[in-house]
Amino acid sequence: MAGIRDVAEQANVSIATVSRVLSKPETVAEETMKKVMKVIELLNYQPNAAARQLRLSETTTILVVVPDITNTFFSKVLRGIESVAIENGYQVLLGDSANNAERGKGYLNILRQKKAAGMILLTAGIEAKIVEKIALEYPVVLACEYLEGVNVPTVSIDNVSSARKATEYLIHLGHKKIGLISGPMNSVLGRDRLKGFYQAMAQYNVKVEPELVQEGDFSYETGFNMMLKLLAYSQTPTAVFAANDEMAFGAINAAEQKGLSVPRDISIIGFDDIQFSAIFKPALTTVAQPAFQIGTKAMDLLLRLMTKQRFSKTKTQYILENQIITRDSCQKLSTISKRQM
Amino acid sequence: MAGIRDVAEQANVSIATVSRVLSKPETVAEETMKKVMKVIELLNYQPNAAARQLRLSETTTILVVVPDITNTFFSKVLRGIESVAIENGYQVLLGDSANNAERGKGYLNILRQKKAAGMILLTAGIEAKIVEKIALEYPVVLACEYLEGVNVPTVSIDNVSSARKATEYLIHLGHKKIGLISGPMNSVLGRDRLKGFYQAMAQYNVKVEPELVQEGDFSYETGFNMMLKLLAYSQTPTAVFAANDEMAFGAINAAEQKGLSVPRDISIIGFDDIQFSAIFKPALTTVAQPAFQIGTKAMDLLLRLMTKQRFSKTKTQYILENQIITRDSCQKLSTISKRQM
DNA sequence: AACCGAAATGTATGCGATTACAATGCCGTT
DNA sequence: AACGGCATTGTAATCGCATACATTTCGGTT
Repeated sequence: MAGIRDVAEQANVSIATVSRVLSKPETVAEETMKKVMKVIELLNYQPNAAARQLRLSETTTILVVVPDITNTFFSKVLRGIESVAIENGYQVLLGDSANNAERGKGYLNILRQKKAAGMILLTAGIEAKIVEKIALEYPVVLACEYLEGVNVPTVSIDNVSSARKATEYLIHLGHKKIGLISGPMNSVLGRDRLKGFYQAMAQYNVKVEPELVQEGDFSYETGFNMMLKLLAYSQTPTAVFAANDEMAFGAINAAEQKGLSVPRDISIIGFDDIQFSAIFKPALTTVAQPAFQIGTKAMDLLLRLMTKQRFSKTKTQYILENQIITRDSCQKLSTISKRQM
Repeated sequence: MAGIRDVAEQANVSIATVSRVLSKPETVAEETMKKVMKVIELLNYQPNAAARQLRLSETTTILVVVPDITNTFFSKVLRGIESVAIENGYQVLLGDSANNAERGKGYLNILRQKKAAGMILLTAGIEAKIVEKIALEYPVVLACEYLEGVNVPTVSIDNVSSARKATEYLIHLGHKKIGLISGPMNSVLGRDRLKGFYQAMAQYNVKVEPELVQEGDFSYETGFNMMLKLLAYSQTPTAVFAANDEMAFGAINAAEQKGLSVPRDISIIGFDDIQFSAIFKPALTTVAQPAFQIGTKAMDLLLRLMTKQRFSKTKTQYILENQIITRDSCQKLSTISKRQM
């Protein structure tokens, strides 16, 4: 309620002095300083953000667009983002695109309205072209999803090589009949992990059975259903790579419902290492994404971008390392299972 | 980049007319309207939020302070909030207090700076007195946690009666040796659920063994450890009420590690019904909180508050209904177990 | 004593929008 | 032809703050 004018009056100085006390303390006399500070505290004065922003044409808010805040992977990234944002005096405006592209686009106006100084996209629901255009005008960084051919600063893991690693792991365990429950093909994430799967299979000369590759949408339900599908084929797999953990849970529960034991009868590996993966039984072997670090790194990048005048000129791609977390859902191909081949 | 002035020039009208096209279309001639609209689209013009806010002294941003965005319960509430916020043209500024009271207080300045028009608190990390004071000046609603004696609009479930229901459920199944893994005693949530537990036990004349009541902190780890503690006593419980689902998972895993089978040897009931409760094995019997609705209701309340001039004058408490979701982690006290008594 | 320069403070402008009020133009009516 | 009134548009003030520039003050130098 109290404005700078009130403070000025009560302290018997001009508003300029009050302003200086807050932003350039070294230019005001010590005595005046004290006097003004006292009044500021007394009135609980906080400079009006809108006025300040209008005058300086800069805001300390950034926008983060998330596909699904309910997913712990994203919320961890978000936490990473927020943690360095706060440290640097920024607030984060949340945009849950709810996997809805239209709604995602709407958030772009936030930038145009100057309600946010920059944006971090955790979603790829927005078309590459649009993102690229926006990135020319405003500081934008992509996290989690790498958009091919888009010249926008990105921090992510290498989904292709990670998926390759996961598949290799299964191959090294002796599996030959390996199934894949992929992510949706309209997402880069889904396609990249598929690609990695094929690469590994090709590299080790393991034949890919087309029926053993099923497309899911990253949800528990599709994991469950696709696993049922896989098990319906005559040549059932001895191992399955699920493109994220939630689908892996679905797959495991489906297998057990069909009377199979994981990992004795069938090995299953996931992707993400969400919080629940260690709690689940069997504890899920999975590829761990460094979610929190993705967040902090992304925010670091954005901060750097925001202090420059030209954005996305420098091609910056940060690829974070990830690793396989070995737990209980995979094991060497047993002789018994081998018989089934 | 483009301002109202640019639009005005290109369209050959005054800035007042441009402004009117956007806010009072009925007062401008149809022809002018079209002309201006064309330029607006051409330039991709969006009114500067700061300028608008300064002039009108109203913003379409609200602040939500969450104790832990990583917890799916809170993120669901948040989603509920965001969903009705967006519908009404509001954006949500996220504050993750990370269970840190100091950081929580910092968010109050956001209100003073007029960066947000109102606030929803999902956390109770801030002292009741401070909350009450803030609520006098700004629209504030409390969600999830009911602060006793605080005259601030609140939407929540009745934690006491819900905990009573959960305990009753165990009693009706024939259990007599019932353990409790409570939430932290410095939170209302924790205390209320404890209270409900005692009420039910008293009502049915079941004796509460003091060693069978252990305090956790809502984390998986404490659930696990406290369960180990419970099982270390000579009189082990045949049923345990864990004050939230994560602790219930810990409790189940601890019990199984000790060679017990859930629910055959011991029944366990949780609280919250988070996403994984249905996926976990055994599927968790739990008290479901209508998280999404808590969010939508809270935002509804806040919207109403924001359009009024006096806040928290009317004592509004919304208590949402919750219900026990019966799944596989509880069963009737078997004769075998009874022998142990 | 006169003057200079540095330090401290004040005055006044503008950021980009909204809107009260003024001005303009056009119409029909007398 | 003059005028009143309505519809439309323009002019200018304003929101709260930051800051360039002007002004004042004061100590030191000659």
